[in-house]
Amino acid sequence: MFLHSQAELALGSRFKAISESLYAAANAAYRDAGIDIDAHWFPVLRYLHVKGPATVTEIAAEIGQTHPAVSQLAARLRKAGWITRRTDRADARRGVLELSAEGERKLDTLGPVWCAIRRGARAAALRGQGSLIDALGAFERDIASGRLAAEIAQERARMRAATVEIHPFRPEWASHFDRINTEWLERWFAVEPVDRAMLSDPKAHVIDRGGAILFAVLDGEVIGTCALLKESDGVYELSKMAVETGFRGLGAGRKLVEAAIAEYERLGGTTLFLESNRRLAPALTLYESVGFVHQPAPRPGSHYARADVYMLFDASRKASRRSSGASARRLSVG
Amino acid sequence: MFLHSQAELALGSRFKAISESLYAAANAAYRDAGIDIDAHWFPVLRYLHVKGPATVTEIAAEIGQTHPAVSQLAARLRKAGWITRRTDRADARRGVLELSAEGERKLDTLGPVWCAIRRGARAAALRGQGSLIDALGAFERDIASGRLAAEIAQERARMRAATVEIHPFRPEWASHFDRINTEWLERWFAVEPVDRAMLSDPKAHVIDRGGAILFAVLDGEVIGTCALLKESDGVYELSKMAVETGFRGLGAGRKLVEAAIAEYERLGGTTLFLESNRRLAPALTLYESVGFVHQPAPRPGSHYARADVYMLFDASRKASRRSSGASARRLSVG
DNA sequence: ACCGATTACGTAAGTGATAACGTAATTGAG
DNA sequence: CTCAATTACGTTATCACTTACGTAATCGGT
Repeated sequence: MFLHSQAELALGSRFKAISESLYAAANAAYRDAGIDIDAHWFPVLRYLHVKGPATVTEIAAEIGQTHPAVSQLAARLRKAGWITRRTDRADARRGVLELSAEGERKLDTLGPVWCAIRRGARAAALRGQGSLIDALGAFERDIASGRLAAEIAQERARMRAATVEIHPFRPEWASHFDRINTEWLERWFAVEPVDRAMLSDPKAHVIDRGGAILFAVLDGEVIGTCALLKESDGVYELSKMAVETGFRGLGAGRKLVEAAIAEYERLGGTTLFLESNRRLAPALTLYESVGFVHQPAPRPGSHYARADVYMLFDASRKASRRSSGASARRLSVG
Repeated sequence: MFLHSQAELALGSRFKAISESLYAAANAAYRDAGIDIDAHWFPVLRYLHVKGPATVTEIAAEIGQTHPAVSQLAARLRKAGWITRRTDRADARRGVLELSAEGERKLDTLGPVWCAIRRGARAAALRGQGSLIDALGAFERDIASGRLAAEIAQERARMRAATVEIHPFRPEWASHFDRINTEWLERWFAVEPVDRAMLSDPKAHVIDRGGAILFAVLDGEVIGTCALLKESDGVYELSKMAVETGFRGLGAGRKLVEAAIAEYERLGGTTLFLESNRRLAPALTLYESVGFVHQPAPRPGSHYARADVYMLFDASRKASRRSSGASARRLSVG
């Protein structure tokens, strides 16, 4: 093609063409997954999904576009039922955009699709080594030949066939422990100093003190975490139970809690408690279903400012049914 | 920025943003050069400039866009006076787009600007090494920090300050000899077997047979070539005189021919001739001005099918004025 | 408490592209 | 020679954004 002979001079056109190919590849994956979503919506929806309700200008700044672009996109998303808009009580100029329940529910299950797209793109991007120009050429060839699309489809199939596995702590997963927990803490509350310490050095703060950390893994991808903290001899705390946004509904939360209880029993614990918050309703429902019982809050000597729920594990109420699979009810972090 | 934390997932958006930054950087360089041209026009204009008149669909295919895009762009370029359109005599469906004389003239001097953009972009692109993702990050940083724009501006200044120098043959420049000559041969005539042989191995076909090749160089960039072929003892042929599209008006053509004549005299030549074509009027004017005299064509035993002009050098008519500088009249290939 | 500056964000108009469609000219199989 | 298929390319509608501008709400200095 003539353009390629112009090398760096036509870079603008080449980048634009690649951009459009990538949108098309992502759209193909969404279509394949049966979700009516456009790749252009991703930045806004993903932002609302990860960060929670936000204003137009805030989103615009974070995704690097102008506010009219977000404003117009928001109008379309509102019409399509993905988001709602309410006016900020404190500042009537600001409109707060929020995912609709329906929208939230859909995005909660999109994780595997996003993961497939990310892996496909990463594979193609890694193939081209060297300078940007060389890497770009290889990337373009992968797109043109359909290799990128094929790889994304293949990853989709892998993710769909995979089941959630629970694995014990590995040092190389420490960053995932931090990332996944920081995500929901920042969204729902704030990262408190006691959180920061544990998340930045989980081995020292959990493992080395006689506790355990469990990871939920889907096809090699860490999608959830749960910590069992040793409070004193025989007394353990269930903490840092989190499933990554986008990977809900796969039963990861239940598997994590059940594995944590099993570990607690293996360690010969006598008391297992947890602290949480009323706003995390799906998580509370999960805790109740596996045998946790509500206690008057706050727990004496609670670690967390955000805790307004205190539960104790009662082994006799432990659900006897086996660990749930694909039919598990939707879960949330806690 | 939130988008960057999404890595490969938001690649589409990132490529688009880079594309727009590159267009903006190129436009800044054009504005700086005082030329009213938009970077989006580049692929079409450059194609017409290098390849000559072409149809809408031909251009669309070569620059990787749809024909309506080219059609609409052509309408705008026509309105702005850059191009004209005439209907193909052989096929009335086809509209042949052609640069206007005014447009051609402007593009003929844009080489240094393009060169500056290319060098700036190349420098930024080379800085980011490793996988495409890493290289992309470095490239984005260069764009955001203004380093790319600064580099282009700096290269512009260098190119503007530079003067054309004539250098003898270097093996590493053989590809330029091929590229620059192939460009005009393909545009005006066709590459004949005798051309192909000489262009693909200039050392064997020119240097080793007692001839010479000269290069016009502007700030390290090869922008023109000229060959002096040894026909027999004392008899030499001036050939392959070409200046790259975009670098006209810098006096490179005149400097090349004058240097070739000097080399011919240094070698003690007794006869210097050349073959050319009537369509290459600017080149013929140049040849006349340095002392070449028209002879009846074709020359007995001519190498080329395209030759309909045959000239002999007459040392007594050699222009006495010194090698022209910036004030030189516009030249063309021949 | 006031008023100019700033901020939030919607609307309008324009741009650069695309997909979809229509029409006229040309090609080629029978 | 005829007619269906193909080709060239213009037109229309649409999209995803931009710049420019307007309006209302809020902030902040006096």
